[in-house]
Amino acid sequence: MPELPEVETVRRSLLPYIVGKEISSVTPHHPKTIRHSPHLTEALIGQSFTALDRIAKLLIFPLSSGDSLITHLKMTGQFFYDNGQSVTGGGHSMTGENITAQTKSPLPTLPPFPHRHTRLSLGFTDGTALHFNDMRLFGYVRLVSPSQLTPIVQGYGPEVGTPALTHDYFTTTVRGRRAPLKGILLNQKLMAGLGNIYVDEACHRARVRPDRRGQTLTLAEAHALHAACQQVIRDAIAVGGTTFQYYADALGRSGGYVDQLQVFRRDGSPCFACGQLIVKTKCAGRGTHFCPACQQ
DNA sequence: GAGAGTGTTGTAAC
DNA sequence: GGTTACAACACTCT
Repeated sequence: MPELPEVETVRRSLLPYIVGKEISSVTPHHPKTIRHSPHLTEALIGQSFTALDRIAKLLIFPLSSGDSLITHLKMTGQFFYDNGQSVTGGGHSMTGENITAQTKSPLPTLPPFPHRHTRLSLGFTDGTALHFNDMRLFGYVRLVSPSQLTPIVQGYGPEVGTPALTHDYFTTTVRGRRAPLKGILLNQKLMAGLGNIYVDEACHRARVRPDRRGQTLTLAEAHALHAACQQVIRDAIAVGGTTFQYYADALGRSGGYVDQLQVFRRDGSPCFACGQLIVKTKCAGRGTHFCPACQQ
């Protein structure tokens, strides 16, 4: 579920709590999460994080050793910071329904860690800890050297929401392909950061259907879609991303963009702009939502 | 209770 | 090279 705005929100929420702290314990709770780095424990003990970076949906934790820890949250990955004073009990699941606090509300109470879906725990020398939860086990935590990191970073296209995604590049890329817009915009090699939610939302803002072939777009439509992609990501970051079920930031807070969704998961409900019912189809193998009246 | 669907991405096949 | 289908997994929903 986490797309660029959600991963960026996790990064921002985690950054003040982990940089400079020395790792004193590493506890893998599931081998699949560290499948790429089976000797993670020995490599991390005694190290500290020197920063917390992000490229597209990938979180990068640079280490004092010069190597980096990289993590992908995939569908259900979460990071939680544990200040060592978590209230225990209550037994609420971390599936999101109980995480209701918005950015400016009091912090939600986190459940005791580790729990059923905690896959990796890092303890710091000051008694605090960082927990990686991942119900579906698609996510991973991997240790990479600088030479291993470079090609990974270079494999991503220009990032959506930044000046790196220029109008010319976007227009040429989209109009030069016959795949549906959905597939083009989701392709992280072409442009990085959009996921299923924000592709549908951007297409609605630009009034183009996500199943339109890229090469059928007029220049004006491509221009509108570029602007929509850039803005939807910035807007979502500004409110901490979108929470349906599994996403929360490192302190357990939900994202506020769910209140701004125009089409995603609104199938059967009237379009806010025209009243026509939002429809849902499958495009490029993904659930796809659009307004049949507003979007051409 | 069974089966379908789920926000990501890498891989294989066409 | 571009595009599409599917698998990875555990859960929720119908």
